[in-house]
Amino acid sequence: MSKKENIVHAAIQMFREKGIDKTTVSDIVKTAGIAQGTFYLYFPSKLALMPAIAEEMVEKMMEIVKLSVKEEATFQKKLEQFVDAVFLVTRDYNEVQALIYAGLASTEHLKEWETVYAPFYEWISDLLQEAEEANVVRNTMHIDRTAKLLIGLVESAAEQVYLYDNTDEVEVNRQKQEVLSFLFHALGVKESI
Amino acid sequence: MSKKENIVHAAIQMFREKGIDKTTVSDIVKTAGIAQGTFYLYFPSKLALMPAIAEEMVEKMMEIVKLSVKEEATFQKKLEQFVDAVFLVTRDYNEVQALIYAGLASTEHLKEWETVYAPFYEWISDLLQEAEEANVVRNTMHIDRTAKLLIGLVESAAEQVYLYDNTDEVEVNRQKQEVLSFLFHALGVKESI
Amino acid sequence: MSKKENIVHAAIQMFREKGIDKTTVSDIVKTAGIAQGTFYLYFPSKLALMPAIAEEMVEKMMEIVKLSVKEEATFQKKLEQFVDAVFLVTRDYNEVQALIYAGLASTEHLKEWETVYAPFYEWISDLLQEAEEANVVRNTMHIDRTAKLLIGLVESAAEQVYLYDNTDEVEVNRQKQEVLSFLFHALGVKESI
Amino acid sequence: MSKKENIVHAAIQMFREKGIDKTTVSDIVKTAGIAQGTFYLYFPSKLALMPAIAEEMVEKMMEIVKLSVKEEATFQKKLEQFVDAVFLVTRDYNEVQALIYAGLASTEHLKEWETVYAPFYEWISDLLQEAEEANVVRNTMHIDRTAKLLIGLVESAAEQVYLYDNTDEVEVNRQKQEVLSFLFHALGVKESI
DNA sequence: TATGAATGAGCCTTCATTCAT
DNA sequence: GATGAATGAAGGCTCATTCAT
Repeated sequence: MSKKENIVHAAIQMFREKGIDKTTVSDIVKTAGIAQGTFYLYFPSKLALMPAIAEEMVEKMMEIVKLSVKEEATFQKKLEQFVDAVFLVTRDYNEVQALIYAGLASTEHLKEWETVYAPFYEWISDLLQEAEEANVVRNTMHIDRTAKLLIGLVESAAEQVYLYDNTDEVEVNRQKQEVLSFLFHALGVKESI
Repeated sequence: MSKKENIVHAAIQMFREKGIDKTTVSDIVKTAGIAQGTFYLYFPSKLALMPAIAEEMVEKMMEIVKLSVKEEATFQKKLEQFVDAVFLVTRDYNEVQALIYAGLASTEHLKEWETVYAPFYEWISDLLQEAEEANVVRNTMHIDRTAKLLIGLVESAAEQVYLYDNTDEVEVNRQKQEVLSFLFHALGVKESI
Repeated sequence: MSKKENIVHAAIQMFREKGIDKTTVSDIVKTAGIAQGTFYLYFPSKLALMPAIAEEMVEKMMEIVKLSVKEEATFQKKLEQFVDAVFLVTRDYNEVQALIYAGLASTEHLKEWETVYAPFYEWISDLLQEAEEANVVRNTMHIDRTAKLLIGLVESAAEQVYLYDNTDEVEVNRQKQEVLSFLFHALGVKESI
Repeated sequence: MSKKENIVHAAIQMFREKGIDKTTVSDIVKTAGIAQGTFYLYFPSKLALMPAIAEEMVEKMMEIVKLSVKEEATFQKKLEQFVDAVFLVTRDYNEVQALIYAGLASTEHLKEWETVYAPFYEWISDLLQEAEEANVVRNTMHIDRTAKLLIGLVESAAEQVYLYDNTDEVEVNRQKQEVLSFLFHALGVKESI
C-alpha cells in the first residue's frame, strides 16, 4: 500500500473513532506509523485530505453496491439490494460521510465533489435508464435528476435511522421497507414484473 | 430580545458569514455586543449553542412553511408550497443547516435532535394524515416514517441544487418540478383531485 | 510597569542573552512572567515587536546621550562625549542594535524606522546647527545629511570595535580618538575654539 | 563552475530574491539544481554557508572596486570612484550585505569575518598609504584605523540612502557628494592637487 | 449579572538534517 | 559522490474557558 493510501486509511479510521473535528494530524500520523512531517509530503494541508477521503469513500460505496446488486436480479430486487448496500455503508461510515458533507462543503473543494460523486450518480442513472428501456418504470421522469433524488432519499433515510433513531434491527428493516415502498411508487415500478 | 436569544442570533449571523468552523466565541460576542465572559453565563460551552441554534432554525423553517402553505389549498398545491419553502430556507441558510447536521451530529447532543426537529416532522405527519383521510393519497403508507422520508428527500434535493449544482433559476425550477413529480408518485397522489 | 513594556523589556533581555533568531516567543513570555497567549494581546505577531523595541532602544540611547553630553561643554567636548555615549550603548546593546537593523529591515516596517530614529537625527542636526551658527565648524555642509553621516560613522566604528576587534580598553580608546580626529577634520572644527 | 560555487551562487540569488530568513535549504538546492542531501556534502550546515557567501561578496565588491577605480586617476578622483562602487554594490546587494552583518555576527563565525573582509581593508589602507606618501592627505592619521572608518562611513551612507530614504537618482547623488565632501575634509585632502 | 484581560493546552506547519539506496 | 524521501523537534499562533473585579 502506498504511503498516501496509508495516510488516507489512517485518517478514515481516526475520523470514525474520534470524529472529524477532534482528529488531529498528529493522530493520523501516529496511526499511519509515519512522522509528522511525512504527512505534508503527500498533502499540502490537513484540509487537502478531504477530497482524497471522499474519493476513497465513494469507491468503497461503489464496491459494496456492485457487490450487493446482482446483475441478474429484477429491477425491484436490484433496488432492494441497493438500499441494503447504502444502509450498510451508512451504518459503518456515517461519521465519515458527514465529513464528506461538512469537510468538502466548508472548504473550497465544492467543485471536486461533483467529480468525486459522479460515478455513483452514473451508476444509478444507468440502472434507471435500463429500467425505463425495459418499461418497468414510468417513462415520465428525467433520468439524471431522478438519480440524484433517489440517492438523496436513500442516504437521508439511512442517516436518520442510524444517527438519530434507535438502531434496532426491526426498526431498521421497517424503515427500509418504507423507503422501498416510497421508491416503488415514486418510480412507478410496474408491479406485475 | 433576551440576551440568550441575542447570542443565538449573533451566532447564526456569524455562521452564515464566516462558516461554522471559522466562527469563534469572540466573533459571536462581538456581534452580540456583550463581553466574552457573558457568553458563559448563558451557555456552559460553545457546543451547547448548537441545540439552541437548531431550535431557532427549525422555528424559522416552520414559520416560513406555515406562511407559504395556504390552509385552503389543495394537497397538491400544499406540497408544492412546501417544497418552495424548503428550497427557500436551504438557499438562505444551507451553511447553518450543515451545522445542524454536522454540529449536532458530531457532538453528544444527538438525542436533542429528535426533540428539536419534532414539530417539523409532526407538521408533515399531520398534512399526510389529512391527505390520507381525505383519500387524496395512497393509504398504504406509514405516516410518520413517510413524513421523515419526505423531508429527507426535499431537503437533500434542495441541498444538491444549492450547494453543488449551478443555482440558476431555471435549473432550480426544473429540480423542484422533478421533486414534485417524484413525490406525487411516491405518495400516490390522486390526479383527479 | 505596563504589561506591554514588560514584554518589550523581556524581549530585549532575551535578545541580548540568546540572540535574536534564537529567541522564541516562549522565551519572552517566560521571562516576562506571562502566558503565551497574553503576548498576542499586545502584539499581533512576533515581528510586530521590532518597532517597539527599536523605539525603546532609541529612547535609551537618547537618554544616555543626553546624560553624557553636557550643555555647557564646548562643541569639541560635546562631540567627544557623544562618541563615548554611542560606544557605551553599542557595547551593551550591539546584539539588539543588529536587531533593529535586521529585524526592522527584513520586514515591512522600514518606514517606521525613519520615524523611530528621527529624534536621534534631530538631536545631532541641532548640535551641528548650533556649531555652524557659532562658527566653530565649516559652513559648507548640509546639516541633515551630515548628521546622518556622523551617526553612521560613529556607530559603524563602535560596531567594528566591539563586534569584530578585540575589545581591550586601550584599543577601544585609540579607535575613539581616531574617530574624533576623523570627525574634527570632516566637520572642519576650528582648532582655536 | 564547481558544485560548491554553484551552491554559493544559488544561495546568494535566493537571498536577494526572498531575503535571508525566508530562504530555505530547499530553495537553495532547487535553484542550484542539486538534491537536498548533496548540500551537506559541501557544507556541514546551513550556517556554514555564511562565510563562503561573505567571501564571495567581498570578492565581488573588490572586483567592482578595482574595475571602477582607475590606476591613473588622482586621489580625489579615486575616492569618488570608490564611493560610486560601494553605492553600486550596496544598491544591488544590500540584502546580502545585511547577511554579512547579521548572519556572520549572530553566529559563531565572528573570527572569520576579519579574515574575509581583510583584502578590502587592505586595499583601502594601501590607497591611503600612497596618498599620505604623495602628501595629498593629512599625515596625522592612523592608516589602518582610518581605512576602517572610511569603509564604515561610505557603507552606512549607502545603506541609509538605499534602505530607508527615497532612492531617486538626484537624492542619491546629493548623498554621494556630501559623503565625498565629508571625506575630503576628514582626510585633509589637499585641494590644490 | 456583567466584564474582558489573562490563561495555556494544543494545533498546524516548517525545515534543517539524516540515511538507505 | 549523489539522491530525495523521511524525520521529528520546535515554533508561531489560536481560542475556548476562567476569574478577579
